[in-house]
Amino acid sequence: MVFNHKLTERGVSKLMRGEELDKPIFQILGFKKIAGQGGSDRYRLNISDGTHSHTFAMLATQLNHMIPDGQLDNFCVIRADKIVSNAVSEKRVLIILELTVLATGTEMKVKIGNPVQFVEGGSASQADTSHAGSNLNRPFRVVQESAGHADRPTPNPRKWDTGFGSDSEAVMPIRDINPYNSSKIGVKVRVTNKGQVKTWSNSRGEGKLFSMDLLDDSGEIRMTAFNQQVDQMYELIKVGCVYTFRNFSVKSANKNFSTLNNDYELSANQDTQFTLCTDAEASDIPVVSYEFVEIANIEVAEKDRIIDVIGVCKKIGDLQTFTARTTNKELTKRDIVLVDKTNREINLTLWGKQAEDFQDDSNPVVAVKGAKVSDYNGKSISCMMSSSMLVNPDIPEAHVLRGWYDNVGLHTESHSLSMSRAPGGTGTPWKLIREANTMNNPAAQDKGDYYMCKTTIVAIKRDNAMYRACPGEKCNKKVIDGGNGFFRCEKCNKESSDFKWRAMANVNFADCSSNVWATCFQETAEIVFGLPSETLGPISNDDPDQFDGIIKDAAFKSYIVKFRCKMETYNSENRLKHSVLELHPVNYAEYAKKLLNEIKECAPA
DNA sequence: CCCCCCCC
Repeated sequence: MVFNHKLTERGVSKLMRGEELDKPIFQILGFKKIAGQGGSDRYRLNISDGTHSHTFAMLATQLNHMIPDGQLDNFCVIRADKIVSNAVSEKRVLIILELTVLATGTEMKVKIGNPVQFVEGGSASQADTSHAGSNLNRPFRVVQESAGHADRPTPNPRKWDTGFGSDSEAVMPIRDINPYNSSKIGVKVRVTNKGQVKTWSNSRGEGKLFSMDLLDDSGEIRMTAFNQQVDQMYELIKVGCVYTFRNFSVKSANKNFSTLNNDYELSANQDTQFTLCTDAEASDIPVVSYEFVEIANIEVAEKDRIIDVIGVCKKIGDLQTFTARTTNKELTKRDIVLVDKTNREINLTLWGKQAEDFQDDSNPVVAVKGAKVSDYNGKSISCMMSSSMLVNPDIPEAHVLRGWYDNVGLHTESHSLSMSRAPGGTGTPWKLIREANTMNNPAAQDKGDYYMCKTTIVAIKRDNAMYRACPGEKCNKKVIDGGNGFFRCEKCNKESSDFKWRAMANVNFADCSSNVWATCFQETAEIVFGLPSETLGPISNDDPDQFDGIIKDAAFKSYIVKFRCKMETYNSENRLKHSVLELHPVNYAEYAKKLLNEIKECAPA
């Protein structure tokens, strides 16, 4: 169909300047319903004169019916028979009181000309920010599917929400983001995860950054902000809220490090704008997207795969702190055991603050997005910095699991993928000393064999059990007594009149199969002796009889011990060396339960 | 522009 209505030339700019026009003709490029007080909704129109478009026109309420009636639709051409124009707090508002439809949108089918958004004395972005906080800042939607335009070509049902045709209002689905199309179009997304602010320093410079995960119903993508943008954004961005982001950079994601399913990632820059959406505006953005892997299927998941898991937390392990051997960093972790309807359990390791904070022993449902599969001792999973965990999330899977566990799972034996026979499910296998202490124990040759054992102390070497150590914060090296009141640490290359007492006891442990000499360092030795090193040290030095008494008292006590057994070469001779990593008093109820389970496994069905 | 994601 050929168009035969001429739009009023420069009508938009004339009206914006306050000029009066007699029955101007415009094309409507979209409208938005604005919730008014007391149920009196208003419609805001995007009108075009073919050169400019603007969203300042309101439909008088008595004409509202024309929209649901279908008389006013997208691309229709109208004659505004009666209009009033007002300047309201520096913004011009046009109200259309009477109009005549000259051509329906169905007849028109297309936009006339190539109108650009009219901007009053400034850039589009200025116009944007000046609206902040008002309804005018809301994204616009082309009334498309709802207005009966089935005949109009809609190449993609996920078509960008180009609103009134104004680029400054447009958002696109995450799935469509790529480096070539994303300079102007924004995204409307929920922040599902926000990382800590991290600092870096390397040969290329230093700075700080944080990353967040963004989600809409088409996909997910990571955005990272650096330096100045960290200061501008970090506090304002709240996890769970929906924002529109505009003017960001798009680059390829490094697949080695990205855990989200997207080939690209976003960087905030100095032009980046973000606006918090209202609850109503946010309602079409999903809260979180999971692709849960059933626990039974983790058994065949390859190491290092990133997966989403949901399960009932059946057990909570103790909080553990240790120093990472490679980085010397002090780490805190907690293992918890998850179970799901497959009757399989798996150990999940939480780190840092998340480990400290997790104390819910009411068997909550735990959903983890982005956990990493480990193949240590069977299979286990571990949270990473980029993982997000929700406890008792309000999602259907969680409710289903809750019902299953309370009615079935609670009373059902489940099988662990993590070889968890240790109390607290730490994943370390139980062994007899004889099993571990053999010269052809392959694990001991390699990276060391770790095992749990209930043992009894049968002897402790009294000599060199206590030593004077370097007083340095991180240094525990034995100091050399200069005989002059000064003690020298060769590691720190320092002399000091000061030292600290530390324990390094050689202890003989026995179980039903064998016995073995193992070294107890500071913390475990203090448990063995039952006294702190600063008390033991002077006693060992000044009062041998009292120290002998302490040793006697320490013998013939039983503990649950975690050993490391490792092949070492000493004087070109191989020997198995045992160290004590943990030493716990025996919890007999727990231990009896473990034995009972072992008996059950041996018994014929 | 980061890229570390840990331990046993």
